[in-house]
Amino acid sequence: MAEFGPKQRVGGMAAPESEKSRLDEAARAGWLYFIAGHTQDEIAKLLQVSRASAQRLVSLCLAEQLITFRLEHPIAACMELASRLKDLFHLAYCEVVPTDPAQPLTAAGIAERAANILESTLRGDKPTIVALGTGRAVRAAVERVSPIDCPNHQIVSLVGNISTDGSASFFDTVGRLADRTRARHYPMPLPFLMSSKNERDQMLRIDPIAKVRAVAAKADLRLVGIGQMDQSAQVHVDGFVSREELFEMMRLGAVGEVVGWAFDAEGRVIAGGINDRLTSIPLQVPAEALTIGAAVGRAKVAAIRAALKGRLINGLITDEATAGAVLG
Amino acid sequence: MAEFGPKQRVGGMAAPESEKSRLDEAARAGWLYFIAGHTQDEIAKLLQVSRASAQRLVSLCLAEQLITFRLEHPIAACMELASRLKDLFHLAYCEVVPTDPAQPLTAAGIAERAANILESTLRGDKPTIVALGTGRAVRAAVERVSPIDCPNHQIVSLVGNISTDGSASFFDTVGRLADRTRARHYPMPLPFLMSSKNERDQMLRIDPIAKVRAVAAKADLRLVGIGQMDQSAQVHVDGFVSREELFEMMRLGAVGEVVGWAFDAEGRVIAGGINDRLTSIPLQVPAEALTIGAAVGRAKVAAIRAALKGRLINGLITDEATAGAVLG
DNA sequence: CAAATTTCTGGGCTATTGCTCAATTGATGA
DNA sequence: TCATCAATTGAGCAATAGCCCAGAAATTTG
Repeated sequence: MAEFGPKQRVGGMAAPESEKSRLDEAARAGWLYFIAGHTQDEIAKLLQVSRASAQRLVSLCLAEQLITFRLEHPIAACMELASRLKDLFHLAYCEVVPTDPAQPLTAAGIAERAANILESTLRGDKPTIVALGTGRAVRAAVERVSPIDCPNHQIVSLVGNISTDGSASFFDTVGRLADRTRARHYPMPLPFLMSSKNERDQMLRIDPIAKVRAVAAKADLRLVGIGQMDQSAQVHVDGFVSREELFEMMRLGAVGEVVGWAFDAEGRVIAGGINDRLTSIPLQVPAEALTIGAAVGRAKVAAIRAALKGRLINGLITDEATAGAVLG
Repeated sequence: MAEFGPKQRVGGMAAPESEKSRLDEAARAGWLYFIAGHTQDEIAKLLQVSRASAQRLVSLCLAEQLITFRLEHPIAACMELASRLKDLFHLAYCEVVPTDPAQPLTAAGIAERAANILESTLRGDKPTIVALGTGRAVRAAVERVSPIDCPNHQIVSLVGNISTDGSASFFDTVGRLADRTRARHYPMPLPFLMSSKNERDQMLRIDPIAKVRAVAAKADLRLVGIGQMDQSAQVHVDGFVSREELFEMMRLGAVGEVVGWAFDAEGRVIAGGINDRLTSIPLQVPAEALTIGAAVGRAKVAAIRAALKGRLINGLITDEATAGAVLG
């Protein structure tokens, strides 16, 4: 677009000036609209232009960032973090709740949110399959779901809930949720880990198990916890994984786990180690059904970041402090 | 409204909590609306409430000042000042233009605005009587009115425009404006001051003069300058008022003048002095027809403030620096 | 524990806003 | 000077927001 000097100069002189007075008017209009609270009609009369032009000026004021909004509330930071996480990791869902300064590790806030999602999903008319994973937050969420009658939905476990000692009760989140909702439910009557890959593979071929797995694979909503793989890993603390097994996974690069599947810092599910003997439903990579991870705490930051990177989850519920750490 | 302790306590426990979560939601809604740019419908879905409730939350966010608007533009300060002046002095009209840092005393900005008002008034269909006073700003405004054909309107002078030496041209703003608009016009063929009260009163009884005065008294819009009454008073500089007369008025408390009528710091028109010999159209106190004063400059602050206090004008055009000084 | 009162919710209506399109205006170049 | 082009304008319409009212839920009172 080569142009003559004079032309450019004229443009250069004229445009900024008209531009400037236009921005002045836009600022005026914006002030009258947002601060004085006038309607665009009134502004049009005050500025002696048509209403359409007044609307354009208000738009311009916004587009040129002449006016900015400032939200004086703790929630604002949470919304901001959620928005950034959503953009950065292409999440379908993201919620950041304020961190309780008194108990920074409490799952109460995120459990509340997760319970909210569960409830609204279960209240829907459309028959839905809800799959539940491991994690304190998931258990707490289930406890907070208020009893509703929704027999059209199905609830299925993503993870074997027979502990090494055979007790199932504490980890039977599926059962707890089904109690409250009277939905059809499919617990996973399997140990978390089998003793060998072969044994695992055999187990999974058993018909009732295969059926549960088929239901789980079709789940519309997966709600899972995200565990870190360090010495205080929940899977170890709860006795599902021995110290040696844990160390082995850490050697293989594991930083976190979702329903038992250990993954490295890039979010790649690790081949080998206990993953070979795990009975949990496989992860979709990248996640297709809405798969919401719920986790808080400094210790889980690396695990959360990896799970997001690897697209093991496409939804996240966390708190402000954790979200900030994941991003920062 | 004496109430039982327990009641209050219960209320005291419940209200703040629900209040808090309600404000949280309001903040969320406000964020989504103003910052993320969602519609209220979308917000309703996101927050799992009806659209009506979403609207309430957004309103609440505004009402509770959770969100504030900030206009990053020099105009913002002007709008703010204008708004405060308007409220404080019950003005029907107020405009504050940015101060040109290069020429803080230039009347260009306010003349532009005043010209704007004149033009839009004269462009109107309704037959209107426009009365013009003294002052640089008024003259400059007239010069900036673009030629339009509006024979339905009338233009009248508020002040005698025969100078002591008999020349009228420079101060004949009425004639200049009439040239550009072809409106009927009524100059005031009188000296600014007569030599005595008696002579003035006789003069005003002359039929053609009385007729002009009758038209002027019915003016729909009065555009006047505001002069300070100090040693550099325009009425003195222009030779209408002698040094002695000026000092006399200052002794009587004069701080300013509008179309020659000197008034004190409270905006009361002074009885006696040159006011007795003035041929100008009397001021309406308080102003009823739209009476717009146009003035800028540090020196005029006291005069402007007084004119506003005394309701000698109900409209004001000034610049940012002057407006700030008037308020401060 | 039931009745009364207050507060809150969502439907539906109206005002306001955002946007598209045709027409006009003003600028540019032959 | 006139034709051409881009920018801007205002009318009209569809989407959005604001608000009132009846009904529901929660809370308080007797």
